Amino acid sequence: MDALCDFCGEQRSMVYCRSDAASLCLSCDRNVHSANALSRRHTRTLLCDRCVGQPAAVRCLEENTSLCQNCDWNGHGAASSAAGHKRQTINCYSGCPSSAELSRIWSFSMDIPTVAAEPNCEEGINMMSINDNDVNNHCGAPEDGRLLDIASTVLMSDLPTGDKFKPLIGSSSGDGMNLLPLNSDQPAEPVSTTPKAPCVTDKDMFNDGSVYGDFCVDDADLTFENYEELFGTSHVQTEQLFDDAGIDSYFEMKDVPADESNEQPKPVQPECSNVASVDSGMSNPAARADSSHCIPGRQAISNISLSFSGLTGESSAGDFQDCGVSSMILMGEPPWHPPGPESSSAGGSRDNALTRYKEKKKRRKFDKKIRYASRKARADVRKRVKGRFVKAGEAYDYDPLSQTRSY
DNA sequence: CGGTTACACGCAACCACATATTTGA
DNA sequence: GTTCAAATATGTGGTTGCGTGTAAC
Repeated sequence: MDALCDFCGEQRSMVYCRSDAASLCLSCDRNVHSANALSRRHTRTLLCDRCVGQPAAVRCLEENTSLCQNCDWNGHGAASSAAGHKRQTINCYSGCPSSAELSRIWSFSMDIPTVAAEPNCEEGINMMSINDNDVNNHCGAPEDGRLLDIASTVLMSDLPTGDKFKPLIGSSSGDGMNLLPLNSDQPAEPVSTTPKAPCVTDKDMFNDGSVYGDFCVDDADLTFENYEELFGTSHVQTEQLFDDAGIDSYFEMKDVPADESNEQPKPVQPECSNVASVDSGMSNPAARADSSHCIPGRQAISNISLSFSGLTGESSAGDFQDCGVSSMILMGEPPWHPPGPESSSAGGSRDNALTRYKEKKKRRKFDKKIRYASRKARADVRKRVKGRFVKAGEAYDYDPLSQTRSY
């Protein structure tokens, strides 16, 4: 039951583009979405193997099929014998990844044909970002998703019975997640808002010592409107934890009370300090297993979460590239990182910390939060003269597109 | 050692206009 | 209290020019 590509009508369609509402083969996907910066932001995902008409949301590891939510619910409902199947969520991608990159993203998919790289799409996977806060989409992700988020997958199985939404909501209720209201006097325990926090709903996963037991929240629920709903406070507070604390907050880490330091993760190993590696490691089971050593439960995720303090719920694909999340997440070693061996070396430590502080402050300042993606899109294409917008019908003496980049 | 110059860098201002928000009927 | 239209405010990005800091002389 293969559907043909909506564009060329010849090749078997493999991916679904929500923005275009089209099923495309990889070749056409690449061609179409390398046309310009806007189309490059379209988020795509695998096509449902069952209905071949909807974007796949999960990959059933048992059946080796990609399924949209409807087919997933129908096929893995409580009444179904397949209810216990383990599935991975399938995330979206944007940009123009090569076939090799796609293979890496969808390591489970064996039939990714080779697609010639487009010369005008050199961003490739680096350009890729996760988008779409749509509840029905499993693509919610921290801004500047990049490869780490695209590749991240989450195991889930043994879905709760009855309520269709539970599979998506995850175990946000019950023992899966402990949501604590953010108290202003609890600066040391920032509330995690990690949109892509691993979500484990399987008891077996807990029994296996899964690292995510303490934390489970569905990405789709973590728009920042929900943040405030959930936590009863503005994320601004979280921002202020750092902005107001100033540089001193970076230097007084060693004064952590003993009991608190017990909860701190041990000096984070290199691969763990970089959240990107942790998350990207989720793309394969082995790495996922390894990651259990890296994320000591909620604590590590808290480290991640703080990076999202500057996000808005309305952020979209393009925004991900601009926001500060990436820099902090991908750079690893957050400011609250417990002092490691290198930071304890007296002389350079303060200088290093000062340098890091300045860099982070600079990043915070310049990392712009895009509140309205539509306005951004419009500004991107609006004609300018010397950087200034000009009236739509107004004549101007040179074409900004030919002299400066317009986006 | 203080003054001058050159350079690099950060940052605010500017523009048009679609859209969000507020206000008044 | 609700609805709707009008008025007002907001946000978006590239370029420019000014202010500031630093190094060289």
